Amino acid sequence: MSIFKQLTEKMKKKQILTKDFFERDTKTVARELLGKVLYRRSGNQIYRGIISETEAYHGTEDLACHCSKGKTPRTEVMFGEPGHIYIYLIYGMYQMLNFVTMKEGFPAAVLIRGIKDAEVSSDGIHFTPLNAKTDGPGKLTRQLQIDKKLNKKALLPASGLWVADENINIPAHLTGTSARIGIDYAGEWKHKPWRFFIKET
DNA sequence: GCGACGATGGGCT
DNA sequence: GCCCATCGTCGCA
Repeated sequence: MSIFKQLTEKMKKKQILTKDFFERDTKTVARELLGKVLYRRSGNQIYRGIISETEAYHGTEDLACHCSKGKTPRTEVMFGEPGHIYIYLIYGMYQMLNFVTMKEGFPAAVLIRGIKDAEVSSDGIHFTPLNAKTDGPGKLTRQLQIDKKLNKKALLPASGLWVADENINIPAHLTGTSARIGIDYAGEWKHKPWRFFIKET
């Protein structure tokens, strides 16, 4: 079976996450993304990794969220449709990957901070193994060749980036929360436990 | 093992 | 002109 037929089957079985998954509270989406499978197709390569660390950025009141500055050319995608991709450049060299959440008009997104290598699945698709560390937001985008060309696109196989639910259940006792990283400027918002991660075992 | 720091460019004041 | 949702390297223990 061709990879395109397989992906169509996955869409039918709702294994590929679409708008309704992302059109919910940002913290809920961030927590439930743990264990979901991130796919990246670049040329004839397909990368696959289990999402292991996320952060929620929610609304204009959240001083850590870029959208607290209002609607600008950079942030307008966060005001748009859930399930779309928000990518921006930080420190002049790192691309950060986010998924837009909440219904259209409410600005929010989940930052993907880490993915883990997954075993090659038995369904016949050839996956390019992750051969470098992907345990940081800048490292994973560099490894998966994710850049601003994907900004504002939908999370779909046709875009080259999508997320699948492969029934990998991460029990609550294997997850943790903490304050978000690198936002000391955000006043009281820096303390919100809006970072979610799978604990190392 | 760990803290300090420089690289590097777009967005916003 | 200043501020970053980071990372690799360096110096010192």
